[in-house]
This record gives sequence, structure tokens and C-alpha cells, in this order.
Amino acid sequence: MRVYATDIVKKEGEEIELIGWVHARRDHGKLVFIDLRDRSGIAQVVFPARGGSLPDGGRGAPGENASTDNAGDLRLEYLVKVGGEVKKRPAKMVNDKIPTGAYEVSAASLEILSKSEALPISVDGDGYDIDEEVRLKYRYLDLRRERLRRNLIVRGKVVKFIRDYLSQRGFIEVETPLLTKSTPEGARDFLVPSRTQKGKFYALPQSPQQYKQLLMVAGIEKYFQIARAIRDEDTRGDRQPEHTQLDLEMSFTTPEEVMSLVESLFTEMMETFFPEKKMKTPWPRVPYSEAMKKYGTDKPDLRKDKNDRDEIAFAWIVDFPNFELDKQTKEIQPVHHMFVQPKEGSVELIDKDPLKMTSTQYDWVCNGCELASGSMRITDPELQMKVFKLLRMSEEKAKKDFGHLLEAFTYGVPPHGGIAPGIDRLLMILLGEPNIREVVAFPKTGDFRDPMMGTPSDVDEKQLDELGIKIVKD
RNA sequence: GCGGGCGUAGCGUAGCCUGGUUUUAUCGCGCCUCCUUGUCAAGGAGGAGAUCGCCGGUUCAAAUCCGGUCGCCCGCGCCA
Repeated sequence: MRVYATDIVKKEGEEIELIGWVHARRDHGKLVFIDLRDRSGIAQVVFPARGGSLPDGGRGAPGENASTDNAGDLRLEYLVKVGGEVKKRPAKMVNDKIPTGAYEVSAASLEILSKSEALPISVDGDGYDIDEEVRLKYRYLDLRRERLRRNLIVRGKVVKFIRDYLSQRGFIEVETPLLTKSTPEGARDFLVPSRTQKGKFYALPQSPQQYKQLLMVAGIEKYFQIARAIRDEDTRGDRQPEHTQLDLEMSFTTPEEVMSLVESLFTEMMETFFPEKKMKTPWPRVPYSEAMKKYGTDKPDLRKDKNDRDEIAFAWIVDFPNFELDKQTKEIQPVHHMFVQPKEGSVELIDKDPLKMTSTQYDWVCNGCELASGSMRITDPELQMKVFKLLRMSEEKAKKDFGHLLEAFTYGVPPHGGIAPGIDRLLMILLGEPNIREVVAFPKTGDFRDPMMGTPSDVDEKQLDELGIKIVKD
């Protein structure tokens, strides 16, 4: 019966089978030890003397161990299947440094399932000191290391927790398209050329924003999606060309309800998976103006001790202005996006003094990092059109780009709002990682490449012809 | 686009400031051969592996100094 390495502590005296990689080998000639690693962790396997038995009496008479005679051929990262008995180690041979250190598997059989060349990178250790280009080229090896395996496992658990939590509360998970429409506002789009409509393009979604609002018009009422948001803007340590958000939207809701939902969801998540973190509850609320005045930023770091790895300072920033002036162009632009509902009493200001308007926006921040922006949305087509115009969009352009939304709002639109917390950034902070790439299975480099896949790549002339595309080299 | 840091075997590094006991470029891990019955950073003996990112210059002599160039990382701009 196959057992995971870390489960041997529960199997003393039993005949078991381990399958995993040779993480380390210590060959004493007639006696060979390996650390066998599988997805659970590490267990020591001891191979008996070749042609003999173990000093402690071992397994059976000489000759019975013939099936482990190839133990001396083992090399790092060979994939092996080992059969044997789980034994408690004598007291002075216990290794306190590993969780399975009080036990070991006394091997009776060994099968080499797959050999390995010497690895280009070590998968032992945390890997931080290895050139990242090489780590990414051999990501499938890099992911073998304990730290990254743990990151993927925790990520999977957190996402499942979110899904369960929201599903239990009546939310419906809906997938929205990846092939969508380019709108020149906001971030730069990744474009996908259309073959069937030569000369036209799809855009990959910067966020499912419009779709989720249309789902509210459809009457879904409570929507969420673990959604990819894709933006063609330069990267940072906490920014990738594509990242994952918990996108959610509710009808007949209030900022209070959204904030309280997110707060209880993630508080419970923290208690479940990160009980060691010190977190203030309820999360403080800081008005935008106060944050700017006191901290000079709308994503203040509210930790008391910034060197404390376990301190997590979640907070809400509220009472954002609707609009601000671009620092360079001095043109008016939305603080969040152009679908944000102004606060009650602020709406009338749009004709007189739009910069004085306060919005329903609320941001979730953590340790000086923005984790999410959310708001109530505009549902009045007239007000929405006013916003478009305020942002110097012609009525024709607005109807061309957003006519579907404006029209949808004429068919019985529920008031709605939502939020979209960034999963990668949250995990980066909680796992104490210095970079978002450490919590993403297959991330891209700072200049958008994947050294493993060789992305982006040239394409065949034929593919370009079908799309009606000619490459202009400068 | 701008600013900063880095580039020496498969990986991590020393040497660079102050050019020459480096004519044969340091050390650790990994790799290969042999020895080794209790290791867990196993140990012992031996060995292979580097056009010092690339191009050019200065010099009797360049990993080292100078110029250019390429690549990566971090930050700014940008990211509704």
C-alpha cells in the first residue's frame, strides 16, 4: 500500500510502499540511506547491507535482500518505489530536524521508476539565491522545492476555502469570456487577432467588470469567479501581466455588506490557514483624506512593527473622491473606474464640481499594499453617460464602446456593487514572499517572457496570413 | 522611457578597488571513479568541468582599467 512520506509516523511496524524522488543519498557502501521526497515531505529510507542483513537483526536472512542490491546505483532525483517496514529509530539516531525523524523505512525492495540527469538547479533549500532566469527555465524542477510546493498547496487550499465559503452563502460561480472587447480606457489591452473577422481584434479581459454587472442585470444576484485579470502594463515585484482575482458582485447590496462579507471570509480563512498571524479585528476603517494626510498614501502600512513577519494589518480605506486630476496631463480621470456610483448627495456635484464628489469606493489594503478595490456601481444610464462625457468621451464613442451596458440598464437593473481582491498579492504577503512570482506556478519574467516555454514566440507565416497580419520590423 | 544593482564551471561564490607568484582563476554544492555498516551538511582518496556575458580599446601583460553593447533583477513612470 502506498503511503506518503510524512505519514510513516502513523505506520510503525507496517509493511508499506513509498514512491518519491531521491532527495539526498548517503552511501556508506554496504549501508545506504536516502531521503525520499514526495509531495508530503521527506522520509529516510535505509537499505540493508548488500548480501547481508541489517545490524539490528534487520530483515531476514542473507540473500533475501537481493532486491535492494541496486541501492548503490541511486542518484539525486531518481524516482523510486521502495517497499519495506516502518521502524522506530533508536533514540540516538532520531533526527529532530525533520517531522518524520523518529521513524525510517527499512527497505526490502527497490524499484527505480525513472532515472534523472544531474539537475541544473538544486531543489534543496529555498532557492532565493539562484538566478531567476534559470529557475523559471526549469520551473518544473524549481517547483519541487519545499517552499514552492507549500506555496502551491496553500494557494489551492485558500482558493477552495473561498469557493466553499461563497457557495455556501448563495453565490454562483460564473465563468466570463477570455475573448472580449478592447476599450482604450484604463490599462493597455492584450489583443487577440480575429481570423474569421479579419482585421478585427478581441482583447483579453483586464477584469470581468462589465460581465459581472451584466450578470446582475441577468438576475444572478450573487456572483463570484476566481478570475484572471490581464493587463499589458510593465511589471513589478507585486505585478504580473496576468493575475488572479476573487471577482465578486452582489445585487441589492451596500458597501457595508460587501466589506463585512470580505472581512468575515478572509478573517475565517486566516484563522484556518494562518493562525500564527497577528491580525487586528475588526479591520480599521480609514477615510481616504485621513490616509493621505497622515500617511501620504491611499494604501497605508498600519503595522506597528514592520519587522514582525507575523503582523498583518488589514484595513479598509473609504470615502474616496470619485475623480482626480492626472498628475501630468491635468485631465480629469476616475480614481477607480468609470462605473463607480457616487455617494448619496454627491451625484448633483457632477455638473458643478466633479472633483468634490465622494464615491462609494472602498479599498482593502494590507501592510502598505492594495489588495482590492470595490464600489457600488452606477445603474442610471443617464448618470453613466454624464460620467463618460465628463471623461471627454463623445456620446457616439460611449455608445459604441458601452452601448450594451447602457442599454442593459434600461431593462430593470438591480442596484449592485462588488469588489475584486487580488489572490496572488494576498498570498505573497501571507506566505512572506518577496515577490509575486513565488506564489504563481508558472509566472513570467519582468519583460513578460516564460523562459521555459519560450513565450512569446514567432508564429508561422501561414498563421499570420490567415489573420491578415504583416509584421513590420523596425 | 528613466534611475539603481548584478553578470566568473550545472548552481552558488572568491579574486576586480590597487593589472603581473592566477605560466596552471578560489572555494562550497552537484557530477564521475574508488573506499566506507548508522548517516541525516555523512566521511576518506582521486578526477572532470570556466572561451571570467559579448565587442572593441589602453598596456610588454586585462577577470581586473576605459568605451560600447547585450541580458537579468529592483524601483519610478505606467497599472481605469
